Amino acid sequence: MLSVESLMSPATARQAVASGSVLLERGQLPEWVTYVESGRIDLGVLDGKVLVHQLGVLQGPAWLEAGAAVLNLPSLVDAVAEPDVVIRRVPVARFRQTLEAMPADAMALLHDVALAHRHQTELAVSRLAKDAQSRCAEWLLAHIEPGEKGDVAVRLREPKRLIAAQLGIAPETLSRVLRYLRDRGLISGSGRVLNMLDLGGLKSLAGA
Amino acid sequence: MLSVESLMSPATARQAVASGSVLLERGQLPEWVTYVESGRIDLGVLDGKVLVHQLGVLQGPAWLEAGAAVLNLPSLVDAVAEPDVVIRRVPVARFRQTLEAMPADAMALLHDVALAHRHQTELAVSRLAKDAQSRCAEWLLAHIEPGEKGDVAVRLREPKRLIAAQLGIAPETLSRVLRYLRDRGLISGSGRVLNMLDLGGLKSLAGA
DNA sequence: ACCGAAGTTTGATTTCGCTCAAAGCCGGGT
DNA sequence: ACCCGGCTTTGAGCGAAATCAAACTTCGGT
Repeated sequence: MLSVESLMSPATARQAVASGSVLLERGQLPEWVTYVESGRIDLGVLDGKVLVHQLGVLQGPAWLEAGAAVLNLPSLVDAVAEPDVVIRRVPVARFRQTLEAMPADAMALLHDVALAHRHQTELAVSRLAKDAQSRCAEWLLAHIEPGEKGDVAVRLREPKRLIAAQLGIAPETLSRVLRYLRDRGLISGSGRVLNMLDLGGLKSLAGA
Repeated sequence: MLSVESLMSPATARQAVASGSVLLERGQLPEWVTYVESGRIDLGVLDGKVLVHQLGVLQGPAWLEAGAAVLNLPSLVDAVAEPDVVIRRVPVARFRQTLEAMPADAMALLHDVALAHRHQTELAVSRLAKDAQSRCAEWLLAHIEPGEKGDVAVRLREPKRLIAAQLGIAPETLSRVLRYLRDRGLISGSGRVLNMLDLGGLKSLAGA
């Protein structure tokens, strides 16, 4: 669902960007469209150099605000790089030309944008309909991995800070919810790997 | 930015739908893609027949959840018709065939979806960064019409209920905010037409 | 092993907007 | 004219989560 490789001349240089780099600014009509090859980008509202409101996290590989480029409108969000990000940039003119010329690319991008829209809707809906606990439980259930020896585990591959951002809650809230779940005996483990002790309980929490 | 006319055989029948009709259900993989020719559709989470959480309002003409159709995934929201809605339906198979066959349509739809995404992002951002008052002030400023005799007015073309839904707040909250603005002398008029008395004041409120 | 920076936990407090409930208002239909 | 249903206003109270602040842990680097 990413492809769109032909949008870049094969030679388009990869560039590593420093952690904290601002890749996109609100209200700014960009001259480049950014493709995030790997790494994570924080999306939100920047005040000075600090993210005062976090809207979400973009996980590469993915286009950064391709929708704005398609519409030729300024971005609505600021974008800040996490550590270890590699990007490629395409001039907007070429980007749009290519879309016109290559229907397959347009379709691929249509998928991308639709998917981004879907993710956002997913967050908005669950935010309206469920409280933080339900959503955390839901997230845990969605991230279960084939445990080693029959144990049902979730491995945290990102800082909790970012997980909280994905869930649309403050890091403190995530911390509290996890403690709550631990206190009830629904999960265990205090490190990067959590054990799911009571799937039924989690499911009923998530469902509410 | 709507077009996509060729997606429907010219003969595709228009149909009026009754107020309150459920046009789309969460989790359901639809067989038809719905084009809303005119009227408004409430999007949100339905419990039985009542909207318990409102996500937004779709104003025709527009495609209803075209993104889900493109991705061939179930809708994430329920959709309920307001009074006086006229729709047309296209079988998903034809919808997707046409997109593949007609690049121009794919581009048009890309615009539509990008724009829908943008609207949602706009709401999410302003919701994160501003309180209800700021957003109402902002909304008023964005809906100023050329007043009759020099007076700066906003004409409410929808029930306040729907305006509140657009702003992502409860109707009661909108009511309170308007009273607050009236009390401060920023606006006047208690009917369907509001007069903006202090644009500067509104702007500074909106900016905060 | 030590140091510092970042990440995390915990507690105390605040707040914004929602919910629930009741009353008023307006408009359309008979 | 009247009545009824939907919309709107207003009030009271509540609650989920954010914010602020401070202690604690973890980890990478020197």
